[in-house]
Amino acid sequence: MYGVNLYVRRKLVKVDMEISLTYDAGMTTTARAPLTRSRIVDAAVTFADEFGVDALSMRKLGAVLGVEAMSLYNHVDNKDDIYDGMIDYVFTSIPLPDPDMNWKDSVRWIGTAAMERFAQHPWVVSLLMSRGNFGPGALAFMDHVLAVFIEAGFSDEDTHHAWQMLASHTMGYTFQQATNQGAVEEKYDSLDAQLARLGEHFPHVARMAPLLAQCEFGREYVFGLEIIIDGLDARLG
Amino acid sequence: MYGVNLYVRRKLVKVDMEISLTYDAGMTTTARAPLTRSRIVDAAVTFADEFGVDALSMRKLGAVLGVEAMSLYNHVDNKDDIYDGMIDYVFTSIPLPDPDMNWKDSVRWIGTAAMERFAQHPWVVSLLMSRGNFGPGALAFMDHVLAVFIEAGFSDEDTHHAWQMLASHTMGYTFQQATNQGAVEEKYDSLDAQLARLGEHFPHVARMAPLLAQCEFGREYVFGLEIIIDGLDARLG
DNA sequence: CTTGATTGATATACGCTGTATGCGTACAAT
DNA sequence: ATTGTACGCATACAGCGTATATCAATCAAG
Repeated sequence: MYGVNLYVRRKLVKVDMEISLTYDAGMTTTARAPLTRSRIVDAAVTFADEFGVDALSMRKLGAVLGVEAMSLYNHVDNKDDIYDGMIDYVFTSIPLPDPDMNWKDSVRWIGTAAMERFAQHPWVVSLLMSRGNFGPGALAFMDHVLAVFIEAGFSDEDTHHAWQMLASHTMGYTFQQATNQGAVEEKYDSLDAQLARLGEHFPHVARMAPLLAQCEFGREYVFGLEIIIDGLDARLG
Repeated sequence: MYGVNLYVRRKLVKVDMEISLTYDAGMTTTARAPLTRSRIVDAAVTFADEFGVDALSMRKLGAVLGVEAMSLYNHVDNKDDIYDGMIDYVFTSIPLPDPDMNWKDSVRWIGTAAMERFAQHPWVVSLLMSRGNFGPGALAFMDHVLAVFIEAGFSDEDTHHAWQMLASHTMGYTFQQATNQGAVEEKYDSLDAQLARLGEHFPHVARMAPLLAQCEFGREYVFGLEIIIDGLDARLG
């Protein structure tokens, strides 16, 4: 048993984990699985899912893998490299639509699938924001999306427009979803009191707050997606 | 003269600054301007504009203000509080349209004005992403935008949709603008070589890359904005 | 089978971070 | 004149990313 203290958002979370470092008496080989970049990235993803990406550190990640922090550097350039791997991990996990699907359905599929994955790993968006890096997984995803528009007959310029709109819409909604979760979770106790105080200075916000708090982001996302699809369709005809 | 070593993105930047701490011989009072939360936030904003938000630390910020790091805590809860202040600073600086303006022009105004401010302080979006906090400045901005839609005759639900779309679109484009700047700046030397290698695996990306690199984000943003406005207008009629 | 090279885990250390704590001084109120 | 409060400062601590050096295990070549 190996204890690690994780300070997560000012709350101490004690994590005890079993280390698989079992020196079978007399044996000279260690029984633990070999360290690889992919294993490191996987561990980082599940760690970030559980404790948030801010709580991720090389030492904690090493502890999770039953290894010292510096051992990670034999398989990974640095922490940013791990971040890049995490981003790529998520992009690679987005299921892509059947190539025969018409472009509108393809866009619907891709958008909602990406939204789902991003929602599952809320840290991707903020990671993307601060890193601004496109690894092979993200590039493959982007390539597929661009292909959909190009093969639908869009001009290069309009394909570009379409990509940017789709990307903005998807990332923006993912962000709002993440934000909203946090806001509701954090202030749920005194919500009524806060609403009252809010209404004094920001009446329109207060009026919208209940709608915002209970909104179903999947539906919201699709609403905007349809407007975008319609707008793009008008460019085709 | 007071020397501070700032490690900014692994490059040592030496900052020499005049400290106004002048003990006039015999006098007991210090001559420097009093520290306030607003002065701290202002300094943080200009620092982040120059060196990036990641390079911001309490000690450096103190040095800029001619003060020790811990002195800041007399006026600010913690570093997150400073971040919140920075976000609010930007939102407060967005110029709002004339209340008599029709809703479409108001949206155009607000959108482009916000885009401009965000582009001026590229760190806001990533800060918003990781903090997900709405301070008074952001709330006032939001209130004004919601008022535009409500007074234009949108239902509460559609107002909500409109806000979410506008916010997503704006933040998404700001992000892409920031990302693109970084990407171009970083890899400019070997761009052709990279493009060739790119084309092998990601033909569509390679085809779009020049368009993406030279794109004018202001125009791009407005293109999408018009689609959104049209889509929302259809809900009104 | 021995030897030399290579691989990868570890230990230590450095400079940096946010911030808790305690101290001292300056000014306002009594 | 005294006391309370505000605020700048110095010190200290735990944690961070990671450079460097060391050491054990694996494997190729003789």
